[in-house]
Parts: sequence; C-alpha cells; structure tokens
Amino acid sequence: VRGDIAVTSEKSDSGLKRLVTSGMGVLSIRVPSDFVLARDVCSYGYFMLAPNQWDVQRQVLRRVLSVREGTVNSKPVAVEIGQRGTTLRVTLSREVSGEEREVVRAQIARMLRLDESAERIAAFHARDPRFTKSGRGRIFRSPTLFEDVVKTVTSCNVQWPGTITMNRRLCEVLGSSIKVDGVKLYAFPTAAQMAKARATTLRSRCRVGYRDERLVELARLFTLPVRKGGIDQAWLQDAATPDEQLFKALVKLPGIGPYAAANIMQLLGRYGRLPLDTEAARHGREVLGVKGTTASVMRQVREHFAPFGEDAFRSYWFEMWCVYEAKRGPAWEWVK
DNA sequence: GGTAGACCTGGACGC
DNA sequence: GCGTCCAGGTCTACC
Repeated sequence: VRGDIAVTSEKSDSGLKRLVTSGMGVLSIRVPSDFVLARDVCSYGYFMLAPNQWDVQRQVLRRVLSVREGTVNSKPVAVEIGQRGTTLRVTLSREVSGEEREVVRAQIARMLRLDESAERIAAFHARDPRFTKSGRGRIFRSPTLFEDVVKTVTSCNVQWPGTITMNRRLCEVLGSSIKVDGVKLYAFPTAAQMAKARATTLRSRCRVGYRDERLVELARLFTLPVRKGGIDQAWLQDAATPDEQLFKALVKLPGIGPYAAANIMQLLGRYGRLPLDTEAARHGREVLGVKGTTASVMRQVREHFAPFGEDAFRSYWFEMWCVYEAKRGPAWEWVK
C-alpha cells in the first residue's frame, strides 16, 4: 500500500522491523472506556486532510508527527494507530527518546480528544440523547493548535477539494519528510518552517492564493515569544479563559474571521458557539426547513441549537455529519 | 455598525 | 482548448 508504514512487509526496513518485533517501536495508550477509534477519528473532515491518512481496510490512522515543534529541522516520526479494546497500539517508524515518546503520546491524545472523559461525553448525551446509542461525542482534531488554525484558514472561502489540495501541498512543499519502507512521507509543516517560507512559495506551489501572507504571518506569530507579541497558546488553551475573550483574541489574527474563530473554538473544546458558514445555511434550509435570507437562516440555525448550551456545536455537527453518512455510508468506510 | 467589492482557485459550463 | 461564471469567508473602504 502506497504510503503505508508497513512493518509486516518483507520489503520493510530491517531496522524498523527489529524495532517493532522487539517492542521498542510500539507505544500503548489507554483510552476512555467509551472510545472507538474508527468512529472518533472519522468524526470531522480533518481526518481526510494531509498528513492524516485513514486506512479503510485496516481501520487504522497513519500520519507523520513532528516531535520537535520549535525547530526548523524537526526530525519527524511516522505513527500507525490501531485499537484493541481500551488500548491504542501505536507503531512508530523509528526509535524515539523518552522525551519524544511523551510528545507523541500528547499529540495523539490531542488528536483523539482523549482528555474528554466518558463522563463528559455522557453529559453531552444527557443533553442530546440522539447520540447516546452511537456514542458520538469526540470530534477529531490535529496534534497541534497551529495545525488546527492553518487547516481552518485553508477551509475558508474555498470548496473542500481545494482544502484537500492546499493541505497536501503544504506538507509536500514545506513539511519535513522521512522515508519509510522506501516511501516518502511528509509531516505537516511546523510554525517555524512556515514562518521561514516565502509567501510567493505558498501561493505558487501550495496554491493557497490570497491566504499566502496571512499564513506566513500566522506562523510567525506562533513562533514569537508572547512578550514580543506572539500568540499565547497556553492562554488560548486554558479552560479558565472566558469564551468571549478567546473569540475576540482569535478574530484579531490574520485570516481569522467570525467563522474561523468559532471553528477554532470548537477545536479547543469550546462547543457553545457555532461556526456558521454556507454549509450551515444549506443545512438550515434543507434539513431544518428554515426559510429566508442567508443571514436570517443562519440566525435561525443558531437559535435552533441554542438550547444545547455549551454543547451546541456537537449537536449541530453530529446532526450534519449523520446527514452526510446517510448519503455516503459510515465515514470510516469512505474512500476519498 | 452595516454593507459592497476585491481577494484567489478550481470546477462547471458553453462555445 | 479557451473564456466566462460561480462558490467560498475575510478584509478593507466607505457610508
């Protein structure tokens, strides 16, 4: 399989094989009792964006992780994540240090929202029982806030195939690469790598269009110390930061408007605000039967989900996701 | 505070 | 194959 982090293939790198058979290249992560890898990975469109790769046949997630985010010459590691009961089995493409192992663990936990306890998900189901049976609650995201922000910017003012192309090219043009089993795999560019890139490169080679300078500036803000005007990631990710202050800070960032800010908020675990885009308006008209101008439909969609309070986005999102799956089948069986 | 138009890309469509 | 139109959210200028 192209791009496979194959550890069982006869052709695979002997060093990698030794690592895996000796157990040194495998990491185990305990997950909450209600966690289901296929359902919880394939719960948001980002699972289809590079460098994520969902293997439909084997029901595992593969991607490359940058374990040294702060550096330009980050040495990436490829991971393949599968599930057995309440344990994730993570196969690594190379030996990692103890420190790197913890970074890998934290990045996977972030992607899969393992910080959301079964109790927290049950509270969502108590609020919206429609999703109790399916167990939906966790929404897939990226291993870093920076990647989530860039993915959000590349999903604005463009149709989905364009977002897919931009993310693939950003990885191939700016990201670090490694060879696994003779196949070149790319990591998502780190903030340091993107901040160093020329805007013209992003435009001409990554096809990001007018987003070029905004993305480079965003990346620069992620690399700057907070005292020099850089983004305060700890503050943004602190549960104590009030929603309104968070929203105001996000819309000040280049390329981030009201929709993108609300989307980043849900990616940060703040589900009380809806990122209203044309898809929301379409859902309002076609599924909820709402009528009127786009602005009026969006307002009515917001009011419709307001009773779900701090879980409004989850109710909205899973309702919409179920419509997609009713048309195409379960997301974990989607082939592109 | 609200609104109009520019910003880019890629896909659909007509010729 | 070429030109035109359209969709998509953000940003700026203007009222």
